[in-house]
Amino acid sequence: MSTTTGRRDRKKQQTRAALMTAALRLVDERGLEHVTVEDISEAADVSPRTFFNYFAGKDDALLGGPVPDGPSIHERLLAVPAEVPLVHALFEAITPDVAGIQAERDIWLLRLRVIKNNSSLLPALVARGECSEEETVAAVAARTGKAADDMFPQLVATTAGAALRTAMMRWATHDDRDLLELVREAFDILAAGLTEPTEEKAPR
Amino acid sequence: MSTTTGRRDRKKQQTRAALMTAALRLVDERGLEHVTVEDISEAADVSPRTFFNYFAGKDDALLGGPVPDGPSIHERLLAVPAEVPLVHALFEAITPDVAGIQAERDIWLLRLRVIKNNSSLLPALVARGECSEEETVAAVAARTGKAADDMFPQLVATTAGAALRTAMMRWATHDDRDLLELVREAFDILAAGLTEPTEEKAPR
DNA sequence: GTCGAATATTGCAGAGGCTGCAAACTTTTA
DNA sequence: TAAAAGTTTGCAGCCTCTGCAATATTCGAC
Repeated sequence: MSTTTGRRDRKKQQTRAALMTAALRLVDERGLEHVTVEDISEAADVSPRTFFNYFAGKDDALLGGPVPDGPSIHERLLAVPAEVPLVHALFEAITPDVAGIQAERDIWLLRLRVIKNNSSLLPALVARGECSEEETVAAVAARTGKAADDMFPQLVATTAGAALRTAMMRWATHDDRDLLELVREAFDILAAGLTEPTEEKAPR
Repeated sequence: MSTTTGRRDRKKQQTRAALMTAALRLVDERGLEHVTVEDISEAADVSPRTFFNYFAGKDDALLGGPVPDGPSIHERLLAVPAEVPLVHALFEAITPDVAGIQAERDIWLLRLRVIKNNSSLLPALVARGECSEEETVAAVAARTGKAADDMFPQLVATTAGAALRTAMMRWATHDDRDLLELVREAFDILAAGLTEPTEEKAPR
């Protein structure tokens, strides 16, 4: 249908989604500590053992497992013209990820609420971002001509991740502004050296 | 001796330290997966059950448990004159923490190496910083007159945490420059809007 | 359709993490 | 020195997670 998928793969995706949403729903209702893997797998109508064929653990299921793929951050960042300032380029490079989140708006709002209410999950969210982060380090290093073990690329990558995460949490807790706008604002603040956003109505 | 401590408390501190160093040493040697709580408690000569009287788990023991206290970030940040730019003020405010790390240089180098080699621990390090982070949010909000649920204080706090962590990791992996210098450089980069540190030989 | 081949699901056993409880022990204090 | 306060320990028990082998399902080629 959508891509080259046999019935088999479709069922797998279905099971994966069932487990993930069941996990989110149950944890949202009862809290992380009061939901067992058995509860989740029962709700998804598979055996507990099968749960672990899909996810490494509760955390993993709540985060949705491996990041959906596509062109890597690396490629995307290097695709932005070299004249564009670094922070701006980074913003452009993560725009597709933001779009991906917006495309699954409801799940992400739920997921972020769950994370917010079960703070032991926040590290998990960080960990998820981290896989991209290492890549970002390399990309920034390549773009700026710095060594990969220089502190600069490291700092840029972790900071960008922090900004994205902050915008996401703010988005989820208020849900009054567009996520992309929030991310843009966060990156603008970064570019301004962490000064307060005064009159930001500059022409875009 | 040092402060108001009876023999009892001294013994507790001793046991805690023994567990922590045993955990670090064993995990450094064998890797996180190949060290059990039983191994650690045996090395520290206490029962496994006692281990859990001190630490919530292996991660916790490796990180050293609760952060050593003192004047909170909040107080320290507000103690910096209001004229000082925010990022600079933040740097000043965390200086004592950096000093605390340098005072336990060997343990921290070992700890950070362990974290680096067992990446599932990095989230734990983030979590550790997070307890201070919420406080930092409030302090930044107070200092800038922003609401506490504004994105700006959030972003500043998480970014500062990211910068500190990045400097620490860089320090641990190379150990060729003073930690405080690295932290200063990181904050300078933040203040410069994530631009490359060119001629940084400005008068200090 | 039918028969393997590939793949998914499941149960089971077992190691390990972690908690509550109560007994035993040690230090402190009166 | 006896009671109070605090610490250590063992034990039972639940939960997480993994490896393995048996079972069931789906796919592809006849």
